[in-house]
Amino acid sequence: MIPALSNDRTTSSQAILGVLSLHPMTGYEIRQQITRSIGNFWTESFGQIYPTLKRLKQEGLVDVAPAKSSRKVYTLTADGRKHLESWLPVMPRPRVPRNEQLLKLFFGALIPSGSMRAQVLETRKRYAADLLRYEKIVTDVTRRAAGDPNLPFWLMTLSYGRTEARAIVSWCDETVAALDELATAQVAKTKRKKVA
Amino acid sequence: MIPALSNDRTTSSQAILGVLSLHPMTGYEIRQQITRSIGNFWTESFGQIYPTLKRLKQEGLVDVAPAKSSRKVYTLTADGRKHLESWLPVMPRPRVPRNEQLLKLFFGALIPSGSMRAQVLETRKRYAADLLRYEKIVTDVTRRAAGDPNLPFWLMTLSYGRTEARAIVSWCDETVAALDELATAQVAKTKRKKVA
DNA sequence: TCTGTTTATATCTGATAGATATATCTACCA
DNA sequence: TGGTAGATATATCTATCAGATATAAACAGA
Repeated sequence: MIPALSNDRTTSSQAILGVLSLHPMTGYEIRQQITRSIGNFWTESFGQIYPTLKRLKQEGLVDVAPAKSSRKVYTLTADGRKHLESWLPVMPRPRVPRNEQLLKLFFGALIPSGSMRAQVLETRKRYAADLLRYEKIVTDVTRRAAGDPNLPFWLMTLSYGRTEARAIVSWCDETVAALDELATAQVAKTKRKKVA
Repeated sequence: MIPALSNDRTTSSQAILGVLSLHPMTGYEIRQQITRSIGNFWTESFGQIYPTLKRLKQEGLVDVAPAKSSRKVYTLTADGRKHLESWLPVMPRPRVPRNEQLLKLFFGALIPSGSMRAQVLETRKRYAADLLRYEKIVTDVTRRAAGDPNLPFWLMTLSYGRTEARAIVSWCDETVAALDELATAQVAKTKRKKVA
């Protein structure tokens, strides 16, 4: 048996080490930080954060310091940083994300085209709003984090969000048009039948 | 307590009912069908399929007929079809998919920019290949499913894949350029320091 | 002092991905 | 005829994960 590269920790633990690389935090703050900074492409729940912190402590990748009342502040250790740095360059294996919208659309012939149309329009609305939100974050973060070596990388992830949102908005427009065309074609067919 | 809309079955079960709407199948064939037809935006493992089929049988949404040897062929019942049709029009709630590539890029300042560059190039390669694959599927399925009322919907999901893949490819190009610029800027800085 | 909100830690359940165990069937070759 | 590799098929196990919930301290305002 060839031993695996021992890079077999959960991605949850890597995300936690990542935000701790910014500065020490409590578990609660880690959750907040993740939601605020990488919440557009990552999520962690308390159900993952607290058990993972316990494990990371055992492995010596983080340190804990009790603070006021029951607060526990977690700090990245040198080992933790080393671990994080060895994980970052590894190409992540591709995963197929589940897209419930597409799943429904795939079976769209089973229901009247109007309700699929409404769904796609709702999706368009959502991504159009995301697009505006991203633009705003770009100006905000560029000002607030000016000079920060992280800034260029944060802007790259924001650019991903904008590019993807723009693409989905244009797909929605195209799809609504296709659904409309389908509906009129069906009406025409019914009419021909009636005439005949 | 307001009773929920009782649309609380797992999305796995909906996906299974969906493929069974095409024609009766065994659990093994359901897996194959899902991989082949909706595998670009959905996955199901045997660990979900077999227990779910058992539950769907209990609920009367599918029927089972023993076939040759140990094969069990599952059929969608009228109730099952009705259930599927009531689920399709419901707008899915948005979920944040985990994107490990972006997670790594977000913390990219911790490592030499070269390894992030390699990763982004690898991603580009993958989506460029996907794009070609989708084009091929479009021509294939248009021929094979000509006249099928499902065809327009299948083409819409394929169009999503193509639009997204094109967007990601162009983001990769932009990001590689940004990483290169960052690298040369850093070299220039180091040189200035040396001179001083 | 009461009351609602925020902060904070922790756990539970059900859903899911991925791996594995087991057996049968089938096509092909020796 | 026998053997075997690969495909077919059912089933289960573990670790992970999302989302909800339990609990309580700190705090701000009425």
